[in-house]
Amino acid sequence: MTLTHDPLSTNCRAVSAVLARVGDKWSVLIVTVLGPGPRRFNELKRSINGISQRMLTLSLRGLERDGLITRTVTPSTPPRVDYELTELGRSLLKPVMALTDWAIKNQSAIKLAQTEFDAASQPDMERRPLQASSSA
Amino acid sequence: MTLTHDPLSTNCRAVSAVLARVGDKWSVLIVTVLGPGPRRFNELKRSINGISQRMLTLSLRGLERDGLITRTVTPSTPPRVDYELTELGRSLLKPVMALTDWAIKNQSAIKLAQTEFDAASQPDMERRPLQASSSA
DNA sequence: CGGAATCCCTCACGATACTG
DNA sequence: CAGTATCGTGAGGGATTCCG
Repeated sequence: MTLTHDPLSTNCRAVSAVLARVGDKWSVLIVTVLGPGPRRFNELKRSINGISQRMLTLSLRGLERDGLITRTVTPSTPPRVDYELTELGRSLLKPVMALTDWAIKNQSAIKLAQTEFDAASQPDMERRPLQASSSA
Repeated sequence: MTLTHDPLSTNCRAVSAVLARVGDKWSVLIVTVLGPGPRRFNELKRSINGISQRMLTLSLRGLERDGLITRTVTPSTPPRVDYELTELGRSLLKPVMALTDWAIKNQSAIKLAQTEFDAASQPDMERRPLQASSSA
């Protein structure tokens, strides 16, 4: 194992690549949507609020390239393209869910920490208008 | 639970924020380095090959803001600043390790899928110089 | 329907220099 | 030692248009 913390290390680069994909804004969302079963392009687009056509295409390509999903074309009119998780993709779902569970469980603690941090960083907010202003 | 796949949903935004932090190039690396115990600023900088001073500072600030690490200043000369995982930070380590384990286990499968995908995308590479060239 | 191609903008990040 | 400040680059990503 021996994570070397050296980004140039082979293991570390592989891990970083996976973490980058997980941290990608849309990929995990797509994978979770595909969890229950295959979906068509526009089904995905409608399911995921706010994604652009471009980013959906690019994200799907990346996931396909990594072997996490398959792309099946049915040459009908209109054409039909289905995306589906591979076994590898489904296996990724488990550790990802562990992480999302952690996120949901601890989101309030994080929010609180952020609020406290921001309050401490902005002591100006604490600046009460003290008596000087209305001295007249 | 009910992940809505709607980025505007409260749960989904919290999850995305955590995934973004995990997917961040340096944060997870920093957290794993801090796993065994507290470290000073330049210890971290030397431990993590390739990180710039700026990014280390920014990443540490972000982690501190999220309540994942603490920053302790010892006002000596020269000044000394120690960073240490909080309980929350340590608890994050477990699901993250699950993900990194998955990454290490499946890195070869991913590499293979990528190679095949790239080969299929570039049929030009298969272009053998066929007999025409050396017809003479 | 399911893309590919183009334009354009922002902002994340690295490099460098300065400070307490 | 442990930062902050400033600048310059370029990759990420949205909007739009065209195609089979």
